[in-house]
Amino acid sequence: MTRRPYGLICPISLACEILEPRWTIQILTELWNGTTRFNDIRKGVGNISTALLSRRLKEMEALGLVERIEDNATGTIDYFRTEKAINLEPAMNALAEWALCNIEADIALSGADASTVMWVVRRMIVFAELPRRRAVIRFHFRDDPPPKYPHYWLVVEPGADFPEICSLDPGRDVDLYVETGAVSLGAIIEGRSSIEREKERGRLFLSGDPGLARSMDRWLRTSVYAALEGIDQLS
Amino acid sequence: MTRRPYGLICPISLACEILEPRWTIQILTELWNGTTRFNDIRKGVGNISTALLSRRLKEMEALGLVERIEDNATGTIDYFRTEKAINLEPAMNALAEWALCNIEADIALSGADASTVMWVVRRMIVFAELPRRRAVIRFHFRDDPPPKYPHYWLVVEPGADFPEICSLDPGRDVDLYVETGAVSLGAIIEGRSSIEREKERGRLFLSGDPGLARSMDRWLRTSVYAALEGIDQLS
DNA sequence: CAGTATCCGATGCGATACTG
DNA sequence: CAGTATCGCATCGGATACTG
Repeated sequence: MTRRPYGLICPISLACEILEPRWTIQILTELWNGTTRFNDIRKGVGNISTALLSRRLKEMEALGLVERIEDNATGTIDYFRTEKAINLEPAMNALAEWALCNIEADIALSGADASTVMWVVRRMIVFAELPRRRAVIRFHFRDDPPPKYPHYWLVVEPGADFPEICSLDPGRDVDLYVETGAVSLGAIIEGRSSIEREKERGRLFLSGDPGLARSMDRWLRTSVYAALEGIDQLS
Repeated sequence: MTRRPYGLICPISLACEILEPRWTIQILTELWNGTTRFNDIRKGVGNISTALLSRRLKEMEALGLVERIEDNATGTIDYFRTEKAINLEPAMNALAEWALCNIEADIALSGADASTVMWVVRRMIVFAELPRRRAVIRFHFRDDPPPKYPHYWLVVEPGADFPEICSLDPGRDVDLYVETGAVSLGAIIEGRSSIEREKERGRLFLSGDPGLARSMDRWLRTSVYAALEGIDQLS
């Protein structure tokens, strides 16, 4: 980054200089979520190019935000936030709270599409709340325009320690059908709406296994910010 | 801004999309300081071009961060933060605190030069703590390399309601001589150091009127964050 | 004072291809 | 898996000149 500095005597501007370059905060958020591997970070922040991610990580390492740890035994490389980056949590929480309470839901979620929502859903699954047996949940996004892949299958296998999500029919019997829109599901996860609310408004339909349907609010976590007062609700 | 959106279901990224465009936060800070006029904002954020400031203000107005109020009587135009922008204060405070406590002072102030420091000094003057009579304080910056204008005169006139600052000799008798460096004075204002401390370390010398020298910690305010614990001190 | 209009340059960034 | 290397463009933004 040979970005021109602001050159002000002001701690906020200093923070801006460090945090403003594109993807910096998203990378930190991803590390915060526990991701440590290059390609996982890449997917997590949404298709940043390898070249740019590589550069950013180096820059962030130079700034003391990120630590790169190479495991000589396995040859793998993990990235972690430094103390300095962890200390950003209060600021990032404040930003999240601001966005949730001050930006209207429809604007906030205007960019939501099926695939990105499902990527978030994947992270929000509470595995322990899903049945021990094999179970298949199919999400159907009825958005306009229709997404490239309108269907997603969430497959729980008894042996696995995490459910699979795929956009191509795995050819299994489906236990629970979820019919919704990307914005509605996104709003539920962000805490701007709720499963109940979206069902009432006719934007979420569950059919199939009644147990799975009833426990959806347990096996699908909502954002940690969902409990905030004053979130701008999706009408 | 046709800036490519992040496209993530994440309130932090949403905040980033709104706040990351260059100068956005600096403009908000300036409005926060009470500045309302176009050219004052311009100077306050440090020579942003008129074209860009104009565009940014429009964008921020469209985003609901800024309100533009035209006084039909006088024809003047004032800008104010909206409620939405005021609600950013906790986040901006958190960022300031982070930068002060986690970024080393020498890096934080590496861009400090005499003219920008004096611009901040101007805002930090507590007029009521200066004598009622005419008084002249001369700042001499002994930086390396020497600044374009190494001297600044702060002139208090009995009638005026605010002191003048100029970089050309007004030709008055000087009451107090302040000899220092841009980094030292910047550090004092940011609360990374103190008048006492810089005097002890030989980076600040006061000579002339003993009363003015003694009261410097009253007529020169320090940042509101100066009281924070754990600020990285300028050794 | 409060901007427009224009121009141009740097570079940030994305896309793709390729490597150990 | 974890990157490098290259390319090319869009756009962001700085400088300057000009206007009501």
